Amino acid sequence: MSTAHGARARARIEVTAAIKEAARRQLAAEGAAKLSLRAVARELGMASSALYRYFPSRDELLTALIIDAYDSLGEAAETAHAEAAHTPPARRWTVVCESARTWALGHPHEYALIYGSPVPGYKAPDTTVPAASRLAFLALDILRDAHRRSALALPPLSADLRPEAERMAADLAPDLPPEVVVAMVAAWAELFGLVGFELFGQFHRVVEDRERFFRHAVDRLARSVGLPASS
Amino acid sequence: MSTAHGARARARIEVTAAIKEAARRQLAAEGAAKLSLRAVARELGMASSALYRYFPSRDELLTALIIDAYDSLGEAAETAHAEAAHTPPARRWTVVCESARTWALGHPHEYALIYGSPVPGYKAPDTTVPAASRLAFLALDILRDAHRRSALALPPLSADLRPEAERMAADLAPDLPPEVVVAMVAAWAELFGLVGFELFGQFHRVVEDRERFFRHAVDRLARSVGLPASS
DNA sequence: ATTGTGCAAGAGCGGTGCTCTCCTTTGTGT
DNA sequence: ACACAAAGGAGAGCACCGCTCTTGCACAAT
Repeated sequence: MSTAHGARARARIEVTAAIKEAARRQLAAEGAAKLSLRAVARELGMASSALYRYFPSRDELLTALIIDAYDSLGEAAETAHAEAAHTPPARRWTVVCESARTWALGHPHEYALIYGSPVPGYKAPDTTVPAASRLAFLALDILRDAHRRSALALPPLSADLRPEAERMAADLAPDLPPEVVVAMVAAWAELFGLVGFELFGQFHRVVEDRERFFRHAVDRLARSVGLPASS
Repeated sequence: MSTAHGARARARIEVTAAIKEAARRQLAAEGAAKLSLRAVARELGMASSALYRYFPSRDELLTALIIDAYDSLGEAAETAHAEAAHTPPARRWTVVCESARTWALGHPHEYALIYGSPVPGYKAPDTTVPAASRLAFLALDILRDAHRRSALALPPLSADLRPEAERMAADLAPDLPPEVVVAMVAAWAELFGLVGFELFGQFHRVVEDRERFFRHAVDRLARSVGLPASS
């Protein structure tokens, strides 16, 4: 079907890829707010109106870039994790957190796109959910593994959080105790608080040796999800 | 001298305030990206070019709004803290964290302005630093008080972080042990990770009972800075 | 060979930040 | 009291933006 249409369909795929590529280049250079369809078209030597044959709106193009960014981060983390396979869970936790930070520092605008303030008026479609979840599921995998080896040491949940915690666990990881799932979600958000603060300049004149500070904070985070302190 | 100049100076102050007010209204309604000088001018019934007599650029206007936002958050937190004076530090910690979340939920666009992705090309001037620090210093006050009553229980710092930790302590709170300062800074960033995730939709279909979840996470955070668990 | 369709281009709409020029108002020094 | 300089407002205009609509061309299927 797609191959049957021949050259036409193939050209379409190629142009679509070229647009995304040019857009990603602009994104890295200037940031999402300055991503301009006209500039993309200019770079590709085509009329701005022609882009609308491929992406019905600027927001659709943004969505494509968002999914790519989540996937890029997810892949970086999964690769780092795979390279640390056969190390203890605490070590792998650190590796994954640090790979997230490294990716963010290397792709600041793409990071801002997915974990920064949402573009006003832009509503991320559910298409982005699977890509966005990769990192969280990776973290859950690590905790699952750690839990299999020896139960994670976590304080019991307060009674009023129990229902919500059980709901979350049922959704995300039915095989794990609710307190582990809750701790993981909190740590996940906190991790990106650390990364975001560093990237967005909130540590200006406060934290200088950010690498070491991050390492330390990730260690705290590991303890807060019940993993033993590393190193 | 400013009063000596009389009506002129007073008018300038009033118009400046009116511009900021209109801009803040637009900010709340549409977000920073859609803040338009022309729209502000329209609302005030003046020519867009006239605004440049008061703010040399859109970015300068943004800076003013940023400082206001930091101050608004700082004041909300300080008020909440003052109302909880004479309660134990752990309780006050919770109160301050919750006031930050409440403020953020009530002022989402202003929150995005100060803790979300920075506007590309926009460099926050050092003028914003004092306002931005209010909350951190409030948290330090609480920890200082707790520390005076009985030393906070924190694991020792790893050797390689010591120099940086001591530098941070010397800058921020020379009277507190370095590990307390480091823990506070990390918790500060993590707190806004939690708030940002909730506000920016990252908890969509993950956390439903966000109030209770946040309370729990703040409790974890309190423990991570050496405060006793509350409730 | 003709017909139908996918695609690019151009013009144009209403919007943006910002600048420059012109003109009125206002405050001050003589 | 009056002249003059400074401040502030208005308007036109520049280069840009996202997006739409119409036109014309080149290719594909029949």
